[in-house]
Amino acid sequence: MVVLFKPLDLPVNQDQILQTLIADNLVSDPESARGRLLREAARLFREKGYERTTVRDLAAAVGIQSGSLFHHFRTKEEILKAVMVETIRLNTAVMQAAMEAADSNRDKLRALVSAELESINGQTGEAMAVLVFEWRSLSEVSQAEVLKLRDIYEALWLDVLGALKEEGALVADPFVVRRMLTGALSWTVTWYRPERGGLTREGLTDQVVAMLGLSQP
Amino acid sequence: MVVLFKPLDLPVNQDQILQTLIADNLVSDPESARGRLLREAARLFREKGYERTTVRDLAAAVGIQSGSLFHHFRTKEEILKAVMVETIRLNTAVMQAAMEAADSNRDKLRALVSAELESINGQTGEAMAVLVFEWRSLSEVSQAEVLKLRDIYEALWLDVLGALKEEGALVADPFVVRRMLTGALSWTVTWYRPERGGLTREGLTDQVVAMLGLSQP
DNA sequence: AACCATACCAAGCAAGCGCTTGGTTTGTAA
DNA sequence: TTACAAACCAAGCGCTTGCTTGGTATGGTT
Repeated sequence: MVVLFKPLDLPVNQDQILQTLIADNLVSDPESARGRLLREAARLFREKGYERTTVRDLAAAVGIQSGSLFHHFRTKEEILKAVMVETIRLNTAVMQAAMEAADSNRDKLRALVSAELESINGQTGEAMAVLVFEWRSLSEVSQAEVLKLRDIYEALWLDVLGALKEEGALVADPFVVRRMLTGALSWTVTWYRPERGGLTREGLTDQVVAMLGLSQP
Repeated sequence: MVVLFKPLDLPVNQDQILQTLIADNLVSDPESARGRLLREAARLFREKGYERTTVRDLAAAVGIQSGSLFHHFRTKEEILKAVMVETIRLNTAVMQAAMEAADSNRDKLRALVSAELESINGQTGEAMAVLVFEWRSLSEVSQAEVLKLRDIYEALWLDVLGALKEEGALVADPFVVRRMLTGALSWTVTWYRPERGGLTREGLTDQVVAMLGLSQP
């Protein structure tokens, strides 16, 4: 496979993780018909919103007829759900790897912040935005399913924050901190433009971690 | 007018501000037909999203026929825009008053955080959520109009944060901090439930301000 | 050569949508 | 009482939507 973009400065090989997940059938190959559709769907859902994106829009984006979509997915909602599920799977795996590469809890937190910023502003950014802003477009049943996957993801954060609290490095409540961070980091998608120069992702990570005011061990 | 809810522990009389704005025709009287519709619209838009809320839903919520809506508003989008515009106007006025009541820049920041938490989680909470999550449902023209109003609101924040930076109390960049706060505070709408006990709004405000790590003057 | 699953097209249906229309009720003021 | 505007109803138009249907290429397997 050809690497189409610059390698990240994360301590993990994102592409290798992706290949593993593809092999396990947990996410679609971006080069397959299904994968291409999901990428275009994420782009359109982010750009116009789920409801304003028609199945005709989706079909046109990958160059087929609207009816042909339903050969790959049974409903339009299933497409939205697939975008969300595969994104969570990929990002959970990346986060897990990033954390395992870190030694101290401090470094683990830094790795989580950095990885989440990359999730939100990098390749999977469009899908992450969909995850935040199109949540209510899922049926309640689908919401519950996706929520289960998110819980695994959230547990990673709470483990590290909880450990930092026990160490005495963190004063505030881990749950509150995680929720504040969720909001603050998600929101970067609306304003943070690293490619325009200025703040790098590492710089932004520094500011975020500094903002938490971890006291010295 | 009857006060339907407990007075707030804000250093300003929110109801008095509301009356002034109604008199100036800047926001609708909540007891008028228009005002009631806007409140129900905010509720429904928040609950189901703008696109999934039909004009028939809106009409039913106030007990009229769908066609009769268009006696009050020319389009469905105009309803969404009105919800947003009136909410910004009210909250800008409340914030301005809260700030004027504070002396130091520290206190002003605290007042802003507290007031924004109240905006998001109090009476105007549903409308504030609409402002965040239904942004893209506005036409580009309307977006630009609403953005102008938001700029006034944002200037309040940046003034205070900029002053704190000059004082040396704030280390991070005011723009970055404001954006982080926007995300973190907005996100509270998805999880913060003060009525269930636990964290009070004052307590949450403390945690937020503490999180910024303002150094002593 | 025969078969068959996969991937697609062309056409269109039923339902729901925002909004319009023509007419009726209601409140207010001369 | 008359006059008139604001508020509303009943009906439905025209369009778009998600999705279905019946049929057709394509490529691999036997």
